[in-house]
Amino acid sequence: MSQISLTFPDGNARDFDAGVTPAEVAESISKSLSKKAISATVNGAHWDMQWPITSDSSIAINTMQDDEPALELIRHDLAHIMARAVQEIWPDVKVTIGPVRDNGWFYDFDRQEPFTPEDLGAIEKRMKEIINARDAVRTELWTRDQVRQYYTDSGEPYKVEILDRIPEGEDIRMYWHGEWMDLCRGPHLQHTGQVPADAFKLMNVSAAYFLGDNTRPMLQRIYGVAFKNRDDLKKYLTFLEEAEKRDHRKLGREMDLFHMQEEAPGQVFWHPNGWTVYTALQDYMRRKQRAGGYLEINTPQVVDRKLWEASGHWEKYQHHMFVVEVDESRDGENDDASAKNKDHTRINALKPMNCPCHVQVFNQGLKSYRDLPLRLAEFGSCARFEPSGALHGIMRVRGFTQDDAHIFCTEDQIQAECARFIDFLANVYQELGFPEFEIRFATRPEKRVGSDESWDYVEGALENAIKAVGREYTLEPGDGAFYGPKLDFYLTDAIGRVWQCGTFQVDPNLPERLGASFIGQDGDRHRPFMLHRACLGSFERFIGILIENWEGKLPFWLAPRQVVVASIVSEADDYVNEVVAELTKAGVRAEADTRNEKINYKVREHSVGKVPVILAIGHREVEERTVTVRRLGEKQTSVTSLAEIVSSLGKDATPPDLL
RNA sequence: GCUGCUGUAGCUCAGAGGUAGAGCACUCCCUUGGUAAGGGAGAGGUCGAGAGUUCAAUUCUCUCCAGCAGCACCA
Repeated sequence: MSQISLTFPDGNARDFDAGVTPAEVAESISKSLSKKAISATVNGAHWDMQWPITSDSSIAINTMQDDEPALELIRHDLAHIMARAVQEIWPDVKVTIGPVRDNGWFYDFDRQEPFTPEDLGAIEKRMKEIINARDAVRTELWTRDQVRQYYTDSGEPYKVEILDRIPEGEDIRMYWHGEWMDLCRGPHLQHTGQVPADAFKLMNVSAAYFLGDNTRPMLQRIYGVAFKNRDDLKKYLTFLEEAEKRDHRKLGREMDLFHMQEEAPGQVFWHPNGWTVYTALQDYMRRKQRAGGYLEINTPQVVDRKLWEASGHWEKYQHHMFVVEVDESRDGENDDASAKNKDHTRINALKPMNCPCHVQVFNQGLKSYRDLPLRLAEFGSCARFEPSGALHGIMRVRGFTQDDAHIFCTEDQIQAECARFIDFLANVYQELGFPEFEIRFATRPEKRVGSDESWDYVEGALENAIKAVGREYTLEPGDGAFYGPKLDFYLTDAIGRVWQCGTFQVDPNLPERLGASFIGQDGDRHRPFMLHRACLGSFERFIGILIENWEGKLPFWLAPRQVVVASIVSEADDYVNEVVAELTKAGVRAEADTRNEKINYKVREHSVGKVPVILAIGHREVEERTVTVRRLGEKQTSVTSLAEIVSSLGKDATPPDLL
């Protein structure tokens, strides 16, 4: 038998018989290592302890100390153990796939009856039994026919289909423990007992299409989470609770920011508090954009279908538009608005986006190259008929307002405009409390228009722009639009969740379709490029993110109710009103609370309402013309003179761009 | 849109085939109290909408609407 040389992480090499398995290698090193080992890394590939190594290789034996392989294996093995448990309890359930995901795994089953929470408990119990049985995990390469026979005999049509999707020439491997087999490329642990029995939890069951395809049957997906130990699991469950506490729908109600109701699904009724946040944010963005060289415009809501046909949106997206049919022959007096005189009906759509309207503004008058780059911004209210199942609080809605802008420019201005936008966005995110964000660069897709040379140029311009402002990006090859590449901006919130908000997209297509042009230096007409860009995305969604990020405790300048001045005794009422008046004069949103309630009660109520500052006024303060300051989240209070607090809160109330 | 679940007072939720209950919030009264709920009284509901079964439906059945979780979708 031929010999191969295996090189260990410490640089030492040893010879073994070809076909040696990591299990044998580990055994040759020490008994304890072979017991602890969970997998190997062979030439950088994650390698099962049972797989033979046939050529000279580098090798590292992994144990539970190695986070990445450990978590991968724990979760993947749990997927198998769960599927086995399910089939042991309900033998007629059909299995499909069960990949590792985020903090755990899921497995999709086909079963007539829905799984109940009690079922999950039973499955979990059976899983623990399987783990405690310490069943050896075995694997073998099978032929395609063997596997097909096996799954045909056992009545597993989904598995047969999955088998058929494995490309010709690839190894087909079966894994099993106990009586239970699964088609799987591995690797897996050495035995089921290597899975920590107290560090996983079945979370919920929901529906998912087979292979993610909405024309295929709906399956039941059971989600589980798993970690290396019980503490990590606990930490994760605490994180979930934390996220739940921040839910903007809950906080929106508690802080009286907005509500939604049946008659207007997916649309927001902003209350005074919420609208204060909204307008503060919008005023801020308006100033930033003005300073950033944008010209603000406003365009119509109800636009004839003709424009959407011209832009190409009607063809592709009409089912996602709110269509408004109007009988224009109505006399305007005793008409029935729903009556349709087909000969005089005009079909409009509520605008789902602003771009075509912006091109209309650009198209007015003759544009010169001297006008470029022309940056047209709009807080554009859009309506999209989102599928009912997509709606989510104010995060995903049917009526929303984008902080939209379109930059009309020449090809050689793209890079500078892109760099300029990244800086703009970075500054805004910073000021709004999101110092960290990630850029994802989506490049040319398979199906596209335009020459390779122009794609080369435009992609190069974006890449250079990112470099010019000293930032990194991750590449998403093939994810661009059919007409141009784009950048998506993902910010990270206070508990580490990432949200896509900003976008920057290069579009030579729409100017073409809608006939935009400018007169160049050469006196000829040229096509401008159009750069779509948004920083917040939509105000609705961004405010949702702000609420969740700050757990409702918005920065002072954004807080809807900034200060409550609370009386302790009613003799203080006049002075309370005076303090409120002074604060109001200084630009602070202050209100008086002179209700006949104890100070404890008022403090509690306004704390729950996330008011950042409570000023308490009793006899002492009236006498000394001071206030007692209590900041949200602090138990400590401090006494300050009226003049001082007015000036310091006045400063706090100033938006970051005006400091 | 799909699968499952849910819909009872402003909010959070209990309840039962014979037309409803709690806590908080609200209104009024007492209380002027020094930093996260002072006491008392009162008012408040076509039980998501429609249809069916029944002597009787908010309760059971069906349809619709909306919400929640996930999937699919997100120009």
